[in-house]
Amino acid sequence: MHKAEVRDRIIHAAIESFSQAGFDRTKMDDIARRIGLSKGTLYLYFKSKEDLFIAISEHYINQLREPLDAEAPTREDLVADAEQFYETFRKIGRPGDDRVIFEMLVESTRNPRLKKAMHEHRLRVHGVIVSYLQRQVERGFFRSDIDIDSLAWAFMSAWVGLTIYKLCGVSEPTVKKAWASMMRAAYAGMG
Amino acid sequence: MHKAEVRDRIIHAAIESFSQAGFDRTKMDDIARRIGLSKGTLYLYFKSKEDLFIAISEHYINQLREPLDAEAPTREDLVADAEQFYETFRKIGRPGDDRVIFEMLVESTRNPRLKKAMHEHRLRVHGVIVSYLQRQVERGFFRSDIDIDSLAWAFMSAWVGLTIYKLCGVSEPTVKKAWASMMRAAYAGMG
Amino acid sequence: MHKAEVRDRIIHAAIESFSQAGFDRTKMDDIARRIGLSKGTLYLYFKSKEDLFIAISEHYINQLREPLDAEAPTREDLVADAEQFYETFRKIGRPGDDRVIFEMLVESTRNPRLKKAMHEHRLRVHGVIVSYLQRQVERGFFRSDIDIDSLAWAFMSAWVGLTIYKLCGVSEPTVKKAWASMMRAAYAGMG
Amino acid sequence: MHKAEVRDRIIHAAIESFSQAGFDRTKMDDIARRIGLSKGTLYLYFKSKEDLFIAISEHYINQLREPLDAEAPTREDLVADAEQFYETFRKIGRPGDDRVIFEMLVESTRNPRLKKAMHEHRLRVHGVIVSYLQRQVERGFFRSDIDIDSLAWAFMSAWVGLTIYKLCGVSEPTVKKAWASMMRAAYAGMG
DNA sequence: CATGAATGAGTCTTCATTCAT
DNA sequence: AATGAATGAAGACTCATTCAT
Repeated sequence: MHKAEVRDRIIHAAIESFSQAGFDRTKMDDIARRIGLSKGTLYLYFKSKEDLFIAISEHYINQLREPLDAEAPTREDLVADAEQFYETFRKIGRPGDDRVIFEMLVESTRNPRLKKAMHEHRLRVHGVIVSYLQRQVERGFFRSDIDIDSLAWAFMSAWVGLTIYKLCGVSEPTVKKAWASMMRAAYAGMG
Repeated sequence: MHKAEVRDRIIHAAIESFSQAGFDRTKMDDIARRIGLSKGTLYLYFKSKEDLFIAISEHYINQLREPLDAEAPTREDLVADAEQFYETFRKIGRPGDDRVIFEMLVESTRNPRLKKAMHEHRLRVHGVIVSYLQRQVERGFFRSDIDIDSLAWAFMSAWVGLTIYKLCGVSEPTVKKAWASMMRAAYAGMG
Repeated sequence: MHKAEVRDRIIHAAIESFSQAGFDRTKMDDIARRIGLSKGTLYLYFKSKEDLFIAISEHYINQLREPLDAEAPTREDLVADAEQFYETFRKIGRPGDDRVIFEMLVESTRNPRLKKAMHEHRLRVHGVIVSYLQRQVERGFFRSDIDIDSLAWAFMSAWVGLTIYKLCGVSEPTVKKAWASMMRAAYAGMG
Repeated sequence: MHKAEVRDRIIHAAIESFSQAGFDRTKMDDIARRIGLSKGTLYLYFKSKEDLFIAISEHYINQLREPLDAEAPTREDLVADAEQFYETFRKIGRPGDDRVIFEMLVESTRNPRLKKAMHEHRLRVHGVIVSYLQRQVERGFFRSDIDIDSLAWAFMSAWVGLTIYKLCGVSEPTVKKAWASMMRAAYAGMG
């Protein structure tokens, strides 16, 4: 079990490094020193820098979060929920997570292995949102002629975009309000 | 004039390289070879690799595109316009542009000079969208109680998110339909 | 006794490794894994990788093989014996031995300790061959004006050369026939 | 042409290094410093350490030396020639050459590309010796029932063996006399 | 005795940058 | 203006060796 613990510490140090410097500018030495280990030790746990990064990515990708399960009792609550959505999401991840996920996004545009994994993850998330919207249609909260599939992609995109904006320095409240307004408008238009 | 032309060719070669490989993995040599110049020559035009990248970024940042100027005659046309928006945008940029802009986004999270420039650009785009929405409110096409500022951010985010999804392999039609659905819903909700 | 047995198993695993990969590319880890021991354990038996190699070398060097003791009854038998020589030698060593001995040869050109040991071994073998040839001269099988000393070196060289050729992919029958032809010609010339 | 000259200097520095330390223990840095260049420069001329080594090997392999062309007027001269053979050979190569060729031999037992090249070279040398012996048979200097093919291999082996013995510290005169005695005996036996 | 986790010096290789021509 | 040879700092990765358990 000790080994698993060290592995874990490496992963967290790596997340920090990758978050701060990005994949290419992160040095194995830097990761090692963050936890008082030597460079060589990292290679006992991960075959290469890329492997370490992929391990982290898979760690995230496998955490499928489903914050959309609860049913809002009324249509108004539904809107309120959607607005809360951002807050909910934000609280789940450790600080810094967004940044690594961004790195994963960047890397995935070049690394086929990562690209595939992230695409599958995206499809799973999409599925969750689709079935959520489906339920609301069935409950009569949304019109039945909406394009659920496309809207799910749109919501996901907006989420990704806002996350990136935040990384680029757009303030948290701005981002949160943007999400809420969008949700309010869209839900109104869908109802 | 000759000098400006060479500079231009370098910039375009660099855009291609940065698009394909990202900033860190782009080699000066690669850029040079694309236009049959020697590595050394690049340094006559740009002080460093970073400088070249910043020059490209500024080149993009200064291209403020305002495709929202035309006034739709009816509310229905407005919605149709918004749906066309994606198509419009897509046609403006050369293929590959998205990718460099993504690189710029990545870099801007670390490079203060770039961060500032991109933030200013973002504010300008935001301003354009805000005044566009404003006009629609004034024309009575949108309700006057909407949070124009936040919605502008939301639209921009959705745009950025979709662009990134496209880079990650989400198909063009999917992305386009997502944008259209979102716009239709939001405009309906705002009306 | 148990200790001697483990030591022996290490030596044999090492011989295999050195044979396959050569001294420099053999990893202590590889040797250890071949016999299900841990790397650390090797160091309880041998101070260093070099020490282990030297131990192996000495193991071989001390095996002075004297297949030249039997007296051929006639001159014709002598020639036949010489032709069989190759076969005889070949059977004595385990397969793979040639390869380690080649490694020893290589190393001995750099490692003084090994160089000395191998030189002494060489002199001993030379001595055996010299006295063998001497006996044949005394029996009147070879002319008395031959340069026994030099011929002994020549035979040894030819042997070494053929062994190396075999390692380099020259076929066993080719090598064997080469030895036989050489011996037949030389013995004829010496008779 | 300047480039070819630098390339040549690198090759010679490399030959020295490989001769002294062997492939694995030769450091690119060491090669570079021998000729006052930087490590990086080597990589402008050779893709990798292995490539540099292969280049050297091919350089040697392509030098097919044919010192057997001259016809001896008498049978006695033939023997004398053969005895001189060693001397002749020795003079052709630069000092140190034997050592690299030995390294090539070692490497060729593992590197398929090198193995093939050296085998082809070996076959060419073999061909030269075979036709030399053939000529002597035709001239009536050697008996026609000798196994020319096998004898050619035997001579080559003896040569290789002596070369290696020399590298291992056997003295030059010893080696030379060994060759002469062997040749005298074999030629006598073949005549 | 045995282990195997940890080490860190050592090496190859890359590539942005410089500069003499 | 252009070249391209040369540089050397930087960084990933390896592996013999050590040592606490």
